[in-house]
Amino acid sequence: MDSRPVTEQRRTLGALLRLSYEALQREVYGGLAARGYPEIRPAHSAVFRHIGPDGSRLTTLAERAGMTKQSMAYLVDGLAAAGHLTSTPDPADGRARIVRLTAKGQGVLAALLALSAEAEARVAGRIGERRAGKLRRYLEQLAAALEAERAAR
Amino acid sequence: MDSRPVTEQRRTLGALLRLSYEALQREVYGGLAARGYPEIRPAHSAVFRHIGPDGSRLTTLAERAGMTKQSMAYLVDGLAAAGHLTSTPDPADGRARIVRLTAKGQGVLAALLALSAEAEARVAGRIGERRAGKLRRYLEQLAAALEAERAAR
DNA sequence: AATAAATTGTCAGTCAATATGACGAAAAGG
DNA sequence: CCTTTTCGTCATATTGACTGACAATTTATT
Repeated sequence: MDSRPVTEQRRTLGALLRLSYEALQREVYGGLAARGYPEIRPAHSAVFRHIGPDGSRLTTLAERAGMTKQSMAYLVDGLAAAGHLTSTPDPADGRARIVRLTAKGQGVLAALLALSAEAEARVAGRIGERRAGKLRRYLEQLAAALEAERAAR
Repeated sequence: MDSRPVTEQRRTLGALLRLSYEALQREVYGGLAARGYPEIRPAHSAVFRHIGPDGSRLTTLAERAGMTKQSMAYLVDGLAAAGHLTSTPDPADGRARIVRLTAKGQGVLAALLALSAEAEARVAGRIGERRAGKLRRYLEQLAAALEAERAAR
């Protein structure tokens, strides 16, 4: 009935990146749910990716994640309520609090890294070890170039 | 002060895909704004990517985009209000309406495709023509494998 | 030391982009 | 005809982001 869309022939690079990204994401967060962490959502990775081993300030987390402190506070609140983080006053600065992973939170971080590695291995299974390795390398180079551009500005 | 995050050493493939995707997205939608379409947001691409040359039904669009018809209606309403789409009753089906691109909307679609091509060319400029070509090819193969898996299920 | 400026986190409110559930109107299948 | 399905809409909720304003506190400047 409905004619096919005009954009059928050749997908944009952006569309391909999005497709792959979303597939990996589904695998990782599905796996996390299967391992007993159904409450962890993709947005939470902004916290896990940026928190330091001895804890970090909210402001630091927000800066690293490239978002406002209010948005980061929203994510931290959720994770703290679920027992993945604690937020304690900084003894050296009366304004600040230090956000730390609990043992549970460290479990999530470990699972997150393991599942990401598994997902990457499945990519290798799909297109071949060699190509998957190159895919990663090219993306790393692209990321480095993008970061260099940003730094130069 | 704040120690570096644990995840510094090696980025996950997902993180690399996200980084690249978001960079391309910024380029494309920034370019769209610069060309006089600041109201077009990334979510709208779900409409432009899936609409047929002779128009499509809301339900068809939602199906193709993999979202609910309510969500698609939200996007279509916004684009229609901005003059990029029209929604006319289907003469052959009293329940349905047919969503069509206006001339303005076709301009957006053309700009979207052109800007995506430009963004891909800039990727080639960053990591080299040859690598960019391979990057695309591997992503296409990955996408094909993912779609085959989905179809097999 | 006193004051001015900057930083930290929170409160309040908004918006974008998804989702569910319920439903009337219309079409399709018997 | 009647029943079932499909199409789009209404109402409502959730998630994840944003801006602006602010009190408490620390840091910098006179």
